[in-house]
Amino acid sequence: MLITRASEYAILSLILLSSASEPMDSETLSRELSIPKSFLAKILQALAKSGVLKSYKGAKGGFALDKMPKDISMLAVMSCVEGKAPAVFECAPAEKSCPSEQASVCSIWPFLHKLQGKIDSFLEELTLADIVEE
Amino acid sequence: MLITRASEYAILSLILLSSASEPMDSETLSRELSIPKSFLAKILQALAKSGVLKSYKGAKGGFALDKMPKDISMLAVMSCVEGKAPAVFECAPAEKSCPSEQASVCSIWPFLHKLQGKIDSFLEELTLADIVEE
DNA sequence: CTATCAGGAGGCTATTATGGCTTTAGATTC
DNA sequence: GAATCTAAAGCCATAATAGCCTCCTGATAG
Repeated sequence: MLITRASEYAILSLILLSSASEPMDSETLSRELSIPKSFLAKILQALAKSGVLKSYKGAKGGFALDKMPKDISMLAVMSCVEGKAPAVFECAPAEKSCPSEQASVCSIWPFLHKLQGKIDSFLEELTLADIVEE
Repeated sequence: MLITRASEYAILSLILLSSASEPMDSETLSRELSIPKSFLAKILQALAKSGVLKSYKGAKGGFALDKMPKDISMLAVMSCVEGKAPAVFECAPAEKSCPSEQASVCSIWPFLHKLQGKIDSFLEELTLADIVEE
């Protein structure tokens, strides 16, 4: 799994941004959410890089959603903020990535992969719209 | 959220233990799963304390499931291993626990709580049986 | 009873996550 | 163009996690 505070902060920001009509700067976001600004800035940058947010420099700049809430899945948010998709275990997503040569690890791989699939579809289907819309 | 390696290791161990007919010692488990033994021991101890596993000391001792796989939810596993239930944000589970006095944080609390509920039910319904049984 | 096996508990170190700070670059306003 | 605003990007410090090692305690086998 390996889900950290970065994902928490990302979700909080997205909820707040989804109801904003114009870009919010990181200063405002960090104050409103009581989140450390310098850390939040990096998270917002990651979200912008992956296309979830759009960033605007200069006066009246800030961050705004660049997709519809229904097109922003929790899986995508976590993937870009954490740097990789949340994995139950490193070898769970793809058989080839299993780093172990031990037979017993590979014997449980099908179960891990099954679990990973269930979590992935849940996080994929869970979008920002499910949270902020009625 | 804040899910760490401890949960990963717990799940791996439970999958392996669910197909074992007798207790497995932490030495064996760590070798089979390529997981550091000393860290794994603490995780297994936590699972034993919460009643998911039962521990047996002495020769032929080790750890074994103390519940049916269908009665072991991922939420319970994570809760006991992480020390607390996985929370989207500290104030998400209960309104009273919201540490902030800022109005805007409380304005998004309903959304956080909604998200938390969706995640909780998913993890509650997802049991070891869903992973290891057909 | 004794030797051995395995869990329980604690301290210590390395790695990673978190957060702070400064500089640079791009955009806006006047 | 100058001043100002804000994101982008880097480096550094601290805090939390992951992992290692040792000793202690309880249980079993002989």
